[in-house]
Amino acid sequence: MQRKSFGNMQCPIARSLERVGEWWSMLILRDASLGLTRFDQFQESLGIAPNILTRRLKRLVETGLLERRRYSDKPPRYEYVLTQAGRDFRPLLWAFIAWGNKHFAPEGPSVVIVDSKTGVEADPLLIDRASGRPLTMPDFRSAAGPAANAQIRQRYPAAPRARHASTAPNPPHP
Amino acid sequence: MQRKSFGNMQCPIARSLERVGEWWSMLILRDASLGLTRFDQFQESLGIAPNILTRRLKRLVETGLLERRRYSDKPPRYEYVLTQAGRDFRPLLWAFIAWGNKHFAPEGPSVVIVDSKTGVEADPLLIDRASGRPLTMPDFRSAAGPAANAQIRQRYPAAPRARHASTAPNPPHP
DNA sequence: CAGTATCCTGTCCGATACTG
DNA sequence: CAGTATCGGACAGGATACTG
Repeated sequence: MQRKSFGNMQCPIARSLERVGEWWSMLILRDASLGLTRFDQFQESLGIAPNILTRRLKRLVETGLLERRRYSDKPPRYEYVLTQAGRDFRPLLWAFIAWGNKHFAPEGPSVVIVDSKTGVEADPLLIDRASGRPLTMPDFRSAAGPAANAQIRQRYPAAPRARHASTAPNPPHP
Repeated sequence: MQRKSFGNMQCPIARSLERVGEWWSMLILRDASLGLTRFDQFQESLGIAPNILTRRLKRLVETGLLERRRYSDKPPRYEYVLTQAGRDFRPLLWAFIAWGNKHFAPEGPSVVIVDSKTGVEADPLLIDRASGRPLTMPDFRSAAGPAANAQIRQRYPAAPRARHASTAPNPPHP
């Protein structure tokens, strides 16, 4: 479905899928997050055909998730490193791990997130940074944002007028 | 790539992709999270061809993310509602929204997560439930879990022996 | 080592027509 | 309303051979 704009391309989920929607893309990002940078490293880790790997890497570079960097001159050699956007994708990978472990790993988890120092297993949870509350329904919901077009607005009810929460720093006194 | 086991299918990310890897699947889950349940609702919201919608719904039911439920008898009618696994996918959708907003919405967010009561915009953040610390590198990392096979173990360094953290409740006294 | 070039298969998807 | 049936196009992905 890649090219032909997908449903409503203003949807941030659809836009994200535009970048990482192909099967291998997320697995390449996973490996890049593990520190792999070179063509043959990806190829061996993934067991992917070289032409396909070329295509996926090219796309990930185009969409700004990887950067192609020359690391040798004598024979020109390139490596692929995560951009900021690519690094920011890691929490999503971890959320996938948590979700997969919870529902599709009857034999127990084969990959876990751990504290680097203590080795204690972490339990990923999505919260609101400001209030620290877990992002669960019905406490939170999605809503049309400021840049929403008509189609989005129809799908998502608008956010209620934001009375700023008690956490708001220094509300201007009227 | 759907059927032919993808790379290493013990990887929880690959397993997750097995369920929601097709383009429409996540968008269907998005709509289901917004409360849509019926065939024509999905069709209108997504602008998807009916035969494709049939395929995706069938798959999502097979993989346990949606449940097909009869809601009328006289003409037999079915609706599609999220299972627990499907509901648990919502945080991932929200993480996608946050990621997409941050990197691919130069004109500002068209969809946001808000506090249902106050309308205050939330800022999704993945943390460790027990310690409350943000799941970021290098504080945390992924590691091979107890059920890991050789291939996984090779990709992910094993977790260090877990000296149980200070948060551990009532360590058994030796 | 880091790809490119070809050829091929599968299937995702769109469009359209039809049905109980 | 909730799909099924059929056709065709695009491309992802696999396999393999080849190159600087």
